[in-house]
Amino acid sequence: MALLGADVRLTPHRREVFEVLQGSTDHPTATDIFTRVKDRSPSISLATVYNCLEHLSSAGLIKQVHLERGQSRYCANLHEHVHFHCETCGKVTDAHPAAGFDPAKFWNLPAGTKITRTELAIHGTCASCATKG
Amino acid sequence: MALLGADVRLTPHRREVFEVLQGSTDHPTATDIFTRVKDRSPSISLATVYNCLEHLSSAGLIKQVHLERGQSRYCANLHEHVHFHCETCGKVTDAHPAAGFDPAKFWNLPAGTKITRTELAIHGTCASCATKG
DNA sequence: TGAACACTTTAGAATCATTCCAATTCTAAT
DNA sequence: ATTAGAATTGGAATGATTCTAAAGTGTTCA
Repeated sequence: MALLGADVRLTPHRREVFEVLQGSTDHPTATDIFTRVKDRSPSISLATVYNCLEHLSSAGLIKQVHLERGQSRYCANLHEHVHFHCETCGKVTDAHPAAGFDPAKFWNLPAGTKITRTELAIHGTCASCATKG
Repeated sequence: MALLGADVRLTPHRREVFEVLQGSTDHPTATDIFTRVKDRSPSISLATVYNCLEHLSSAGLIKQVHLERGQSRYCANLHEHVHFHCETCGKVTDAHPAAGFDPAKFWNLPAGTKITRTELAIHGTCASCATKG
């Protein structure tokens, strides 16, 4: 399977990791994914999960997300989107653009800079936590 | 010293950590800061540097930045800005807005969501690395 | 078919960043 | 000066991730 120039041989483990991530909307961490994949393939090791995530993300099939100190999270949503992180309950949700929009245009980057990707993280309180508080 | 609602007693160590960070434009990590502060105060410990950074950032005097897996970086630039991260040389530079811009307006967040801060990271190749490559 | 080779997977060890802890020192206000 | 609360320390502990060496799984093609 090829995408964005890089190849990944889609071994059973890699496929499972990918499928588990595609079936998750909560931006799981590597250990979350490990736990979920283990239900189907009890023999898989955490090292393999890391390895699979590494290969899948360098092939562009998934994305790594870094929102806070601690564990990386992963995301199989390849559409243009940003991440909303609730500082109260910790949940991370995707938000999609209201209109086609290139954030890079709004910032003065030095001439000659090449952009490969942008990551926008919005931190705050989600509607549900805001109501309770 | 008070700002944004929180207080910090500005002890000598905290002041030094803050000054070192203010004098740095390279978004140093905690150990980078530890090394630099050690030149002036050889007895300071890494735990104290972490402690100072924690207090300074919860008081709103500095910001933590999470761009990639691994160490957190810190930044004393409180003006509205985004971070450009060169994937080739690893340098992180600030970019300031071309025009007043509220990223939150462009994304469909659920009604009732409260935003406390946004962090935009732009990854790519800096002009200097792009020329060499 | 099967020898050779490359890639994948594994468990556990190692590393690295960060946090915790208990003891000590400092500061500010009685 | 005394005392309480906060700051600082070094080292231990934790947690996430990466490394390593060995074993497994194909795949190629003579």
